[in-house]
Amino acid sequence: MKNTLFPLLHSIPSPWGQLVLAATPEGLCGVWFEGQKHLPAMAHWPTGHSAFTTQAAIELREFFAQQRRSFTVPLDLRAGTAFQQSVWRALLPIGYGQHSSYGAVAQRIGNPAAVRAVGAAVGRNPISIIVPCHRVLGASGALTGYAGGLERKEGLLRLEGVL
Amino acid sequence: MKNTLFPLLHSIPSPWGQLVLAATPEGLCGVWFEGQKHLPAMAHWPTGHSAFTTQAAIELREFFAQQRRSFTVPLDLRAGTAFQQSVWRALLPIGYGQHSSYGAVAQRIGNPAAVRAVGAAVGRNPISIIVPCHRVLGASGALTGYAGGLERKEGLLRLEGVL
DNA sequence: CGTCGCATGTCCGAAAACGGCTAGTAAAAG
DNA sequence: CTTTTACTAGCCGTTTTCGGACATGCGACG
Repeated sequence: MKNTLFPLLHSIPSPWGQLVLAATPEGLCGVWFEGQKHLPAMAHWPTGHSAFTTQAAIELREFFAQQRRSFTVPLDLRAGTAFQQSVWRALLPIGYGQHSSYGAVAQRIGNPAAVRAVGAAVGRNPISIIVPCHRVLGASGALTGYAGGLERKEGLLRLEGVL
Repeated sequence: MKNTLFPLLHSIPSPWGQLVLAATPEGLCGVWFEGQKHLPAMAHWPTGHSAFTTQAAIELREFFAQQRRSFTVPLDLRAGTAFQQSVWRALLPIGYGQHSSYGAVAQRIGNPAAVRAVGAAVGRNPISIIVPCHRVLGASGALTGYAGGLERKEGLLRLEGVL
């Protein structure tokens, strides 16, 4: 445990506005779009670099340049309830250019009735892009929602060639 | 579970049962009696030493041996609301062998009507003994309550020669 | 086809309950 | 008469509780 009780913050550009990266000593714990919904209260969090924010910054830059299709930076998903964590982990296997549905995710976590709860949990995903919540669509294929705004969701899917 | 890292835990003996010490990188953040009220959920907190837990352990040992009357270990009171912090800080000036009342503390923090709220805040003091919440009595001098149990409050006051 | 009802976990706001109190009054001791 | 004790009504921040609202999808109806 280092000099921080709070995660470290670091900001980088993206094709859709600034991204804020956050890391604990365990791994990357946050990637948020500027002004998105459900931002945590980061007012007093320190800013700085760490191996994890640096690695994430590099991988994201490559991703935006279409020179990377998967991420290897270690993640720290300890924030969130057990249910939320199970949902977030269930998103990781959805590969680049693929897409899934809220119902399918609910099935995968063994709680097929909790479709709506899955929607709520996906919406609270703390690690945008790297935990690919943008690859989850409605059962009909509609872009139902995105904490960062539907334009960004559409942009990400277009980048991956889904649309 | 929040986006914060956890304090370090370390346990030491006292004349009234084990004490659990907790420290952040900023300072000592907790001293709790085993089994007292309002214990935080420490289940997943790591155990270990730090400069602050070590210093606190030494100073407390001396205190119990009547060879110390004030503490110098740095404190981290960031837990708690603004109101609670103001109350806890208002307890620090109450010296060894002295005592005060809930009403007096309310006066001192500039909120003379918030007597009962002060009582609640004092009861939530996270740093027993070092933040001397045991030196606060009712206006009539009665030992109104103590999160660690009235026996311990009485013991501490007796140790200091108040009773 | 539209609409409706329902299942599920979490967050958020509002409202109520709960204290580590006190000062004031009223009844009971001495 | 004083001196206790008992009870009451306000006081105020925090905690608890409760009711909706959600990044959905399926089946039952008209």
